[in-house]
Amino acid sequence: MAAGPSQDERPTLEDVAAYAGVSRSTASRALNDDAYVSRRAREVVLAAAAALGYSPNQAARSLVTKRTGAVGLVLSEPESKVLDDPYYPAVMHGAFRELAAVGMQMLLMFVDSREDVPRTIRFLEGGHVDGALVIAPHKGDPLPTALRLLRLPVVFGGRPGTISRGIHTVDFDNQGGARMAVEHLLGIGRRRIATVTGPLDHPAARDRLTGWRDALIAAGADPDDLSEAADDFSMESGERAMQNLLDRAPRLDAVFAASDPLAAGAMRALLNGGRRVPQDVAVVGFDDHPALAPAMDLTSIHQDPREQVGHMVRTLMALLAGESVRPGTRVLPVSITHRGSA
Amino acid sequence: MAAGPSQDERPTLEDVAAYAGVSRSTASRALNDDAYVSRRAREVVLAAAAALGYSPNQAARSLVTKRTGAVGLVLSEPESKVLDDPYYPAVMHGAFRELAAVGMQMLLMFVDSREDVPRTIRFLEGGHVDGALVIAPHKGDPLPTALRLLRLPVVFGGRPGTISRGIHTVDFDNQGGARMAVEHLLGIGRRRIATVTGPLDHPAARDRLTGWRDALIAAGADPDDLSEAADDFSMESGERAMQNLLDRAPRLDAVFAASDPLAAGAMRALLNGGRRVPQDVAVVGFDDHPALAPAMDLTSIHQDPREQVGHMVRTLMALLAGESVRPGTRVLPVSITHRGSA
DNA sequence: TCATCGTTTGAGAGCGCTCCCAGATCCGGT
DNA sequence: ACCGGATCTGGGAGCGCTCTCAAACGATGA
Repeated sequence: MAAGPSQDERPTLEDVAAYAGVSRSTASRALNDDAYVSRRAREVVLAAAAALGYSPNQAARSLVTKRTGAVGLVLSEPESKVLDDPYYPAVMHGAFRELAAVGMQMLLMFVDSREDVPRTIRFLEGGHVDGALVIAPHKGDPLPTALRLLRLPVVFGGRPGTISRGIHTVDFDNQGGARMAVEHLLGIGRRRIATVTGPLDHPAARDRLTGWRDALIAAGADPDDLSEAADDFSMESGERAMQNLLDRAPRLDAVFAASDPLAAGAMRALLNGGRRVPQDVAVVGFDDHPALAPAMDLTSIHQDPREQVGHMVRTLMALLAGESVRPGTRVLPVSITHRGSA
Repeated sequence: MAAGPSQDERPTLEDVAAYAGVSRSTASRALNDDAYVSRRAREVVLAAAAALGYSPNQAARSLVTKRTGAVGLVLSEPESKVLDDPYYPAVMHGAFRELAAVGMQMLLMFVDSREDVPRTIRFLEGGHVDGALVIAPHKGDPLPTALRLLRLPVVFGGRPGTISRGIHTVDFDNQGGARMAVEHLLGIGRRRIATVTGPLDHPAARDRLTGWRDALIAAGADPDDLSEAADDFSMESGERAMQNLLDRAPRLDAVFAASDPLAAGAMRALLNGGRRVPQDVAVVGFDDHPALAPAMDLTSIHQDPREQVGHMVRTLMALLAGESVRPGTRVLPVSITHRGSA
């Protein structure tokens, strides 16, 4: 048989070099556009690569560069949340686009429960990825702590529930968003503004609660007895919480809910309790759920996951490039989207 | 310096072998539990690996086995659809779990527009993945055709818009679901049953339309003038389409919408047109959107993306194992979830 | 006791690539 | 005409692993 790649096998760098009439070294340099390659050599190699339909073997390259060209996106939330909350697809899509723009691939990993943690850690330390983007907002989550020991570049999206010092974080201004909601409700003349918070093992839920309270106190109002924590961010929990709130404070005239499904649940409870929205009780949600908020005509606090993930990727790339980035939390602004509910 | 790995470097198979006092070959065999390794050797190697915290270098392994241990999940839809439709997170999550169960990683790729196709193809043929799971439901999508030429094992989720012969597909019974919806509406006494279809370059939308028409004809009803195609699956399009329908056929008493956001839009148009749901007009949606359907109290056709993706992964694994699987479409059953709207 | 066969082991090649090094070539300055 | 430095090129080692091959090692049957 003649030399050269058989029709079934992919051409190697060696084949390209032979076709171009240069050495493997020169071919490699031309393809990776290193310095010190003559114009002519570069052209002939590129032409050869195109003619042969060459694409480099990533495994061989990784083996010597000790870089995989891939980043892990780790989502540590129970399945139900990941499936229901449109924040996650937005993050996945945004991360993919940002990573693709810098030529990196995205390995997606879900951590649904504590049982998944060891496997995830083992995988992450197995050298399959160069770094990781992590969303792990629950207080008890062992993942962030385990990650610290890994000397793998990691950037968190949203404050992790567990640790907070010495890590890189990109978060939204949850407190500011809650304040914004309350101030809007005050602005339309509401005075007895209740809140349905998310589960308080969730830093974001805590922050939203704090923002609500601060804004009320700043306005000289009394937050006592006007807050109720839901078990999770779901509609059912929102309905239950709102019912409790109505029992306790039947004269409330506005509700700030820490998520849009919670707001939807609250609206249902209000309707069942004979209140009209927004005439009797105004409602503001959080997250501006792209399907739910318009459908329910819900005023909601808007945040842009795309922007968050952009910062996360840039920070991670800086880390990978060996730049010394000072750890800390970057806080992103949020806005309010006005609709009919408030 | 002494021999052995420095504290900063990851131990190699060589290190494990030395620690265990066997050859690299034996260590490899023990770790991959090949045949012909003595009990003793296996134990001592495993202990050494544990002691050293060894994890194999995937790049080196790939280089020789010519397997990456990764599968690509390719989602070819415009960004807005991917972000809004909870089908996608369900697919991603399900695919991840199924793949993790067989020890494979998942590389996620979004194809938002035709411009992304060449890059995606180049990546897929670059040997980064062993196979691909592809969702590409649009008629004009060049991706499925390009994929054919790639001699890469591929399984489609939902009939691709472009090609259909000689490929592996796992689809839902869209026709059956539509029939189910219509039969339910007939069962509760409705006679003038309209439909808001999705964009008709979408095989699923066509199938749902066909199912609706067949069921009406089977019941002796006349589908003429009672169908209106929306531009996409969004709420706004649903509202517009419903308005047109109301203008044309003001006496309709039920609507089958090809998606839940379409149904939500239709409900809004109905309310604006002075119709009560379900008293005057009953509404059935499709997909059983986990946030939207309960919030809108919408009866909807339920499908289980998890089941679909399970079949897709199993088919792909069979392909990778070299089993000769006969190409064709596997059709999965759907069900109806009853709520207040019908 | 010796040939025989199945089991177990280590040596060594080689996957496709990058990168270090040394040699070749070309340029301007003296 | 000659030298020093920049520019360019090829040879070759080696990344960490798997897999083939042949040798070594029992145990077994004649």
